[in-house]
Amino acid sequence: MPLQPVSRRSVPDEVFDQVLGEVVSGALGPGEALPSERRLAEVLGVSRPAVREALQRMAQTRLVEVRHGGATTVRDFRRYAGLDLLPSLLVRGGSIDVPVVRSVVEARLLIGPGVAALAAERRDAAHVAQLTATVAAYAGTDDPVERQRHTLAYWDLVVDAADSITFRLLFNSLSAAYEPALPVLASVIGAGESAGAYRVLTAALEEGDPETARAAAERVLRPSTDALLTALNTLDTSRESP
Amino acid sequence: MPLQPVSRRSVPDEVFDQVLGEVVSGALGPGEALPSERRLAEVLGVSRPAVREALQRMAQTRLVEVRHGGATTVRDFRRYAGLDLLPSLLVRGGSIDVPVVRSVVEARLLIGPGVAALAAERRDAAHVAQLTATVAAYAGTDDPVERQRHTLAYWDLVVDAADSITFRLLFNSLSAAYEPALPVLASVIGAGESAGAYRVLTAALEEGDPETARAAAERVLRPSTDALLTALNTLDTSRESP
DNA sequence: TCCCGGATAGTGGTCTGACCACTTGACCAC
DNA sequence: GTGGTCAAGTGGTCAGACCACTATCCGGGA
Repeated sequence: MPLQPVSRRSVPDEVFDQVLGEVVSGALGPGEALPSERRLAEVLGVSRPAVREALQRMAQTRLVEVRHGGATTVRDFRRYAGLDLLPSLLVRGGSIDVPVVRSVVEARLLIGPGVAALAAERRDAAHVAQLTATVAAYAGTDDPVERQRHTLAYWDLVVDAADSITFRLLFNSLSAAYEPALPVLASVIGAGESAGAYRVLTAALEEGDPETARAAAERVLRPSTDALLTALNTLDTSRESP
Repeated sequence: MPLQPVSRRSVPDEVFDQVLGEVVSGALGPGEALPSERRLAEVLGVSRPAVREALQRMAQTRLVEVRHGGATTVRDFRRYAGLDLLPSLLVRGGSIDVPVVRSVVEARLLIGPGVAALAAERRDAAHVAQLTATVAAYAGTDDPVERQRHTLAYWDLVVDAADSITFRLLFNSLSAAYEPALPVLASVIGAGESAGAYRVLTAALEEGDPETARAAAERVLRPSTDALLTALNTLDTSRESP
């Protein structure tokens, strides 16, 4: 059995997660006022600084608005929250949220080719070498989870080659959401992917033509996207009609 | 003169911004250890809870790693930070960072058409009506800043129509970065845009064909993107050779 | 009757000082 | 070397106090 680092959740972390849960679940709707810091501290049995830390982090995520002298109110996270909220929405309460995963998978398909096109314009020899090595590593294993880790590494390199800080941060945010769900998704994607498509994409990137790379990236992403979406659909309907 | 709300920066906000500046400017490189909380509190002349709040927010942004009992160390923000960091990178120290803006503008051009395609599949009559109204408002004003605000509102509606939580949060993050720079960018974009292109896009969305919408979105975004990129290039070179 | 003004209670903002829990590194015994 | 012990320094948490600000209510003046 693989040993894992013991998780030690701090008090403010715990408070943060609880309040965040109330907000994203809709138990506390936009405009509603939270209990006062003192009251929250009392109810949760923790000190006020602990509550403060949690609420300030909530404010930074634009989930609540705190006003000096006034009450702290809930904001509409769909309208104001940033992409960093995605992981919290994805795995709410232990299980994954199907519509959220669907949108992430769609976004991957829509954004990936664009990044590949940028990368084709700006890659250098070192990038190509690393990409080639990663494809080889991908082709060299049969473990689905391991293969998915290599695809993540591959796209990480593509983003590097694209040399865009915006896409880099975007990729980081999506990865942070993707990573925890990776074991679950790996089995679904399964045979949907092939090393061949990645080799074609790598060749296109080496070639340096943006449109070729864009098309190749689409051919890489399409099969696993379709596999995931159909799997999500059956998941959805099976839950709706038990 | 237009009155503005007085800005009341809290102590933890100030600390956060200072430490963040040190990190994103590279003054504190990845792996380096921050001074201890007590030391920071002493140096900055504030209390430890204030420092703590700031550092916890830094940790949430994945800019630093705090370890109980050990030192707090700087992480590589390019590798780990999420898209919510973008505004901080964009306007570092009062002036805007040209390469960062460039990447945002590129991303806009690469992502926009994809969102439009999604929106074409999922829009309903209410969306189309609102889009039409927004185009009319856009065409009805000559003030560049006002026009850009309508543009933002238009894309906000497109994202709504696309019905994707991922793109919604992504749009929120990009907007948060875009908004402060809007007055500056508005003058550059200037005549690059036309209500006509937006009308075509709206018609394509109403029609419901993804590929038509994608192409129309590209035609909407291309001119202003080109205008911005060339403006950024001259800005760049003029700064390099004074 | 209406409206304005100040009292007041309750909120978030900040500080102090203390103690606990953990990591690190040095030192020591085996 | 290996493992155990200990001290110093770090972050984690708490309690209580006071300040700054807002919302609300209520009484007096128009």
